[in-house]
Amino acid sequence: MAGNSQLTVAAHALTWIELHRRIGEGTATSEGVAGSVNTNPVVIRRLLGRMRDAGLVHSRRGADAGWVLARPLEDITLREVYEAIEPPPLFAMHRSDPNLGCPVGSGIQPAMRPVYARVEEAVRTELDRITLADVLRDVLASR
Amino acid sequence: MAGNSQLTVAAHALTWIELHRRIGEGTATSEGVAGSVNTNPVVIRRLLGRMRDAGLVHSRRGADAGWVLARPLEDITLREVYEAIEPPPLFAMHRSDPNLGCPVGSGIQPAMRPVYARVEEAVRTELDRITLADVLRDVLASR
DNA sequence: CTTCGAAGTAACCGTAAAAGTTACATTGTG
DNA sequence: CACAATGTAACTTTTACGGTTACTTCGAAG
Repeated sequence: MAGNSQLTVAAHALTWIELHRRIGEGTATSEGVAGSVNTNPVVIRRLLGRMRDAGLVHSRRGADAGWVLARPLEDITLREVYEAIEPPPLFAMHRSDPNLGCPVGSGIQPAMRPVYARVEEAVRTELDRITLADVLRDVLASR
Repeated sequence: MAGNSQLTVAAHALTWIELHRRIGEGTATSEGVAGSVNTNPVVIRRLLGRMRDAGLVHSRRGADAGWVLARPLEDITLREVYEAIEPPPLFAMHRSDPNLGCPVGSGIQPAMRPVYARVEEAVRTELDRITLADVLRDVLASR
């Protein structure tokens, strides 16, 4: 796949859970979310499982099982969602080690690593500006 | 692969070409670059071909064939290299379309698209701060 | 204490993108 | 013409993600 769709799906799932609750349809299930995302419920459970580990949602089992947000929408930023996903680095080093006998081969990774760290931080800073409440507002505004 | 190693390899190739020229070893070939990157020369030719299309390097054929930078190192930023590569988007939408009959399914992409556009711009802005001269300096400093 | 609906999870399959490889045509200077 | 290296098509390999199946676990309700 080109790029990573997980942040999109995570934002979709979380806003769906909240909207579902607001319109009084009861606890959201992975099957319900999957029906809106158009994917398999297991994919949703895997993704929400990581959100739960990060403290963004709670899951309930047994009767009336399903998912609820752990905090209000306006208190969750896309940065937190992004970090909950534990995404792979945006930029990778060489697939197989470069020629370390060459000055460039041995020096390029130490030179690029801090650059990539700053870029990743810039991404997180940008994502930190948007809350799930912003997302839900824009979702509803697009109709 | 996790993340995209092309920017790493591109920066590696360009700094190698310049260092090779500076130490008077003649025109850089894709085979020479590949030996430092530890990959196949065709991979390097494909990548440098896109750099050439973007005006960052010149390629010569015939006798004394090879690659040279089109501009001084300090006039080429990592942003230009990144854009020359034409990388896939950092964040993707759903692999298959969400359920458009659902308010969230129909609204999530319009809501996320501008967020991703801002994030991509933040990445480019950060990459614009670093020139290939900075990279070469740090490469040599790491020894 | 059984039932039942949904979470949790392991294991596997399918697919797509990138990297690697081979092979060969093209170029352009000596 | 010889040559060395680029240009490029076509194919294979690798890898990661998403999708799928199947099964276990949970826990409130009846």
